[in-house]
Amino acid sequence: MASPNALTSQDDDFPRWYQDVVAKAEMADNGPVRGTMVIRPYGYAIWERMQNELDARIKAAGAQNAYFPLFIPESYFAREAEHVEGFSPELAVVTHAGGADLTEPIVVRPTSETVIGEFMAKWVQSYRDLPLLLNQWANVVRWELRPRLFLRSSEFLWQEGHTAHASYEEAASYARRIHLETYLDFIVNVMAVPALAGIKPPRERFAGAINSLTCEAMMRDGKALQMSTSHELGQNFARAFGIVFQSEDGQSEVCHTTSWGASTRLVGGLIMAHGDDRGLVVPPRLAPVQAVVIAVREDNDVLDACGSVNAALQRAGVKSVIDRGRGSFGRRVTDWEIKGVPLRVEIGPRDLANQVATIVRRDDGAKVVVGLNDLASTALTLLDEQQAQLLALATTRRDEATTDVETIEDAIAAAQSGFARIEWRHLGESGEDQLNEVAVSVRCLQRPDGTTPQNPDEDNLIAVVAKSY
RNA sequence: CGGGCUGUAGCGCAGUUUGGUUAGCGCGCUGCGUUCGGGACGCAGAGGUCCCCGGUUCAAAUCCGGGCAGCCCGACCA
Repeated sequence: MASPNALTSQDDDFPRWYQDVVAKAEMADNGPVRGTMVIRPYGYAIWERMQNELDARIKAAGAQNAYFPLFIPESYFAREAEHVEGFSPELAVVTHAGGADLTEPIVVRPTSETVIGEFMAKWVQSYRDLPLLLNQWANVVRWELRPRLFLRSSEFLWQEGHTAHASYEEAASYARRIHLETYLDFIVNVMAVPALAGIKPPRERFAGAINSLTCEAMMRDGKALQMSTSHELGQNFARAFGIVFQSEDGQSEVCHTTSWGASTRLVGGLIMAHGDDRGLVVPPRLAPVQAVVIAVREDNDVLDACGSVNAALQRAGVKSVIDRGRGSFGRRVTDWEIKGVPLRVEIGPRDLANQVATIVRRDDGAKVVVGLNDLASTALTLLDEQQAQLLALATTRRDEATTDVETIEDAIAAAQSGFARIEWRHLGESGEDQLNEVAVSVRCLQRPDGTTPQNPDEDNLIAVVAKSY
């Protein structure tokens, strides 16, 4: 196969490669205000697929969608000490509106714990109102000095779930349920990314949380990316906002709340987890376009065959499109490859003469010649195989770039090109300081069997250590 | 906040040192034709507030003064 040089190669310059993919796959542009992002139709189609999959899982977990305002009174943030301290550097604040200075500044939401807390307090009266399970799809603003499209932008899109429960145990188990059944399931089984599920060490927790659960994925350059977070907020916000309920025996009790989110950063994770030197690679179950049908030569006969092949694929449930009338064959091939579409169906005069078509897989470039009658069923099989193959390959890459170590020095060395696993009790505050000094951090704590601990004080926990985005 | 750099077509840039006719190149874009099994080619076109304001001059993208915007590094923050 000829090697295209449409993109900078990953080995030459990984950040440049990332920018090239975002631009050439037509996913996003920089907005006019530094740090803002214009999400283009193809990038947004991928985000919509993520939304659909996540929304279905969120609803299956019993949460309902609602919407809370973009503008939040500044005084709300002051009510929870750690929260305000954690967020104040990145807040955008409106001080002037309607032609006049405002008496109280208004914060553009960086997250909605505070407003939602205020209304939960209003809505929750009795134990019969619990659990209260809410979610919203929204944009948030966190002012960023070093923006990167999808990974870190001053405005981004996400969902944020907020729940209130009667007991610590209920809240903790709901946060864990979202962590595993919504996020980890989506990331592994749809995105085909073998993320590690664990909890954050205390210093990496969300501002105001008592425990933060995280899914951490390895990118192809060996760095970690946090794909989702789920927080146990304890009674911190419930106390600050007066979320109290009357229990069955008539006592007044303070709720236990959770919050959890996943953002357009997932799109960045998708790019860096699977992408190769030919561009993006989108797993079939996530792909907004699963197959593209291309006429090698745009004769009427060939175009007719493309039309019926496309129709057959769609009837079989494959998200298929035809690309025609748009430049040379080679150009179209390259363009769809950069976009990461899982299957490319090529039909030319030679194929047509034999009543066959050529199917090319995006992941390994393998070509299969299939009879036109069998094409749809073969395509379905190839999509399934590719989904499994992507997860298997990413898992192998992750494991090969993960090293068990016993000293901090070895951890730092291993973190230059991947993940290091070290016993949590070997680190401590000073160990984390040493890591942080060289831009390495504890990404998550796991049990030895890879499951998610209840808290950082469990015995025998493993710290996964890496550089991160 | 400190230091450095940049602003010229949609994008990337040259031209500015040494002022001079119609501001140029690559990619992209439009039309026509030939092509088409891994980023095609030819011909013909469209597209400009040379960041802004002022000054010097017969003449300013180019020189002078002021302003604005952006980028990089550092600091700050996490």
